[in-house]
Amino acid sequence: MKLSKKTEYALRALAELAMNQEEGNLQAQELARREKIPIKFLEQILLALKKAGVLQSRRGAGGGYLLSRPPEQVSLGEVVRLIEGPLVLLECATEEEDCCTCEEEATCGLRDVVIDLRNELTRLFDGITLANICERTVELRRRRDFVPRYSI
Amino acid sequence: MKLSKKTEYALRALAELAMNQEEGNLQAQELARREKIPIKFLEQILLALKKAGVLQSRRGAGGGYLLSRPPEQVSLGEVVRLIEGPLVLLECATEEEDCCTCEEEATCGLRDVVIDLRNELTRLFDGITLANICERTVELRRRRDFVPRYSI
DNA sequence: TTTAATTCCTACTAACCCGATGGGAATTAT
DNA sequence: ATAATTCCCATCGGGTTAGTAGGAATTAAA
Repeated sequence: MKLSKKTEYALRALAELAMNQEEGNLQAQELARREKIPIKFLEQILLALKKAGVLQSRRGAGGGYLLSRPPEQVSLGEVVRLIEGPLVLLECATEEEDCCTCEEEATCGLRDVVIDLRNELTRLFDGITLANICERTVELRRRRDFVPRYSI
Repeated sequence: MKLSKKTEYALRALAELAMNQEEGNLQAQELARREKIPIKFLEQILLALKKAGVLQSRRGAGGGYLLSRPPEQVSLGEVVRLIEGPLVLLECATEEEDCCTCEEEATCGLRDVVIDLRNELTRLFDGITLANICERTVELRRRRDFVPRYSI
């Protein structure tokens, strides 16, 4: 069930980019430093994200990466599917047709349940965007920085 | 995100046992045959399920396995956690304390979101039981067998 | 126009995990 | 006794993960 390091790094890098959109493009090196990700590994990931249309890049000196869409339009689900593959728990629930190993695939309750779960997972993961993650970060920082008067 | 074969086999075997409680105990061999699971692999799985208290077993000739609880009391979540480990997407969301690699773990929005997701997943997975899977199977079979009059 | 900085691309690799397989020992019914 | 069955442990091939490495292509700046 756990996400791969690759997906985690992708999400961290994207969150960092989303939090710093005003800076324009950020370089792989800078992203790697801030999020403590091995640089060469991160390069591969950013490249994949670019090819998938999530990022834009500028090559050469002073180059870097930036989101190709506003953070509200990049969902957790998109990123996870991109790297981990389809959001499905069992092979037999990928397509709606014969792929079950059970005697009577048409009457497999497990498959039926897992198809429902797939839909729930999709709803959950697609409902969370980079913008949401940023909001959370901002809110957490606000709470940390807030010192109630009476405690001074 | 996909469940391992081990978990899939566990769920299939448990579903089969749940569907056939009246038969008393079922043997590994029979379960393997019905669900097309490699027998020796299944043995390991059944043993793990037994040690976890999900199954009971009888050794020797005429032995076999049976659920140690009614199907309503065995959840998908329990089985998945048992084999796959905790239902968590990122390491940093396992415990509530410092395990994040980000600069300021206390203000990591991603971690915050993933903790919420963990709770949602737990709710989802623990809400589905072997009984539910059986119900689905029964319902699917009923629909298959139902032939409307006017179509004859 | 050279140089430095950066992305892009491909190949490789060590370690780990998954999905088994195999050989018995222990236990139980007949 | 014998046969059937669970229990237990060791092993293993192949695939995946998490990188590492090297350099080509591109761009900005000197």
